[in-house]
Amino acid sequence: MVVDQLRETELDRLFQALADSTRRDIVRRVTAGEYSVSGLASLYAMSFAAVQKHVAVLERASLVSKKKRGREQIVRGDHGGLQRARRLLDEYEQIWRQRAARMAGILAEG
Amino acid sequence: MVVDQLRETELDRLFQALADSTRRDIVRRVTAGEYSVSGLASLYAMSFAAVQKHVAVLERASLVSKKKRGREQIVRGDHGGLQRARRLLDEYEQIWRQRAARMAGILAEG
DNA sequence: CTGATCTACAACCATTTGGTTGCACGATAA
DNA sequence: TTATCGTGCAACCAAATGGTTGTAGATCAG
Repeated sequence: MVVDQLRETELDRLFQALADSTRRDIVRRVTAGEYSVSGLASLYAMSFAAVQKHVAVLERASLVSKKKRGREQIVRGDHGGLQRARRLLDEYEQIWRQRAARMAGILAEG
Repeated sequence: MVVDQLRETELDRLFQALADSTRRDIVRRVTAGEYSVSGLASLYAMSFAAVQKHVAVLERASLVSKKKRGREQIVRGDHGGLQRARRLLDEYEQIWRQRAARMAGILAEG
């Protein structure tokens, strides 16, 4: 059926990116304020390269964006990815409510 | 720091479960109606065992629950998982708004 | 009872993921 | 200029993921 290939792989990346507690923590932090990549790296018990990879994953998912400042890269939260994720869950919620309404209707008729 | 280990691994499972288009499709379908595992399996170009594994992943994430009916297992949507995922994204949204408000405040002062 | 159907699970395989170390390069500080 | 810092990337490794086939236990139909 190939529903909407682009959107689907985009959602794959989005939820995949959110499926790691270190990455969720990074999202939380850079949404509230600004951090350089090495600033983030200093927060976690893993190598700089590992954190840099996490940031790259978040960037591909549009959950985060980077901006050069001198020799640093400043990481900031990107609202776009979060909104798309929320929109999908809202859609599911909608389907759920429609089902509940349908059930209520059947009960009222019967 | 071990913030909240249980909740974190629970969220790992949740978003991991949503990070696959077949599983998102299953969630959509079983939220709207009822399907047996083999009923679901007939919809996709993969083996029964693969679909059964997908359902198991969704079940571990509390996005879906099963109920025996005769020799079939009926799969239904579980609202709990969806709600937890939405709640986290709402939380991020909240942080985002607080940041926006803080920035506005600074601008007003300055 | 016998055969077909629905489910679950184990074993296996290729690919991806999450981590590591090491190296190269541009920007900064001394 | 030279040394240091921040970053990105490649190569590597162990574990997890997403698929397969095969087997076995329940339940239903004839």
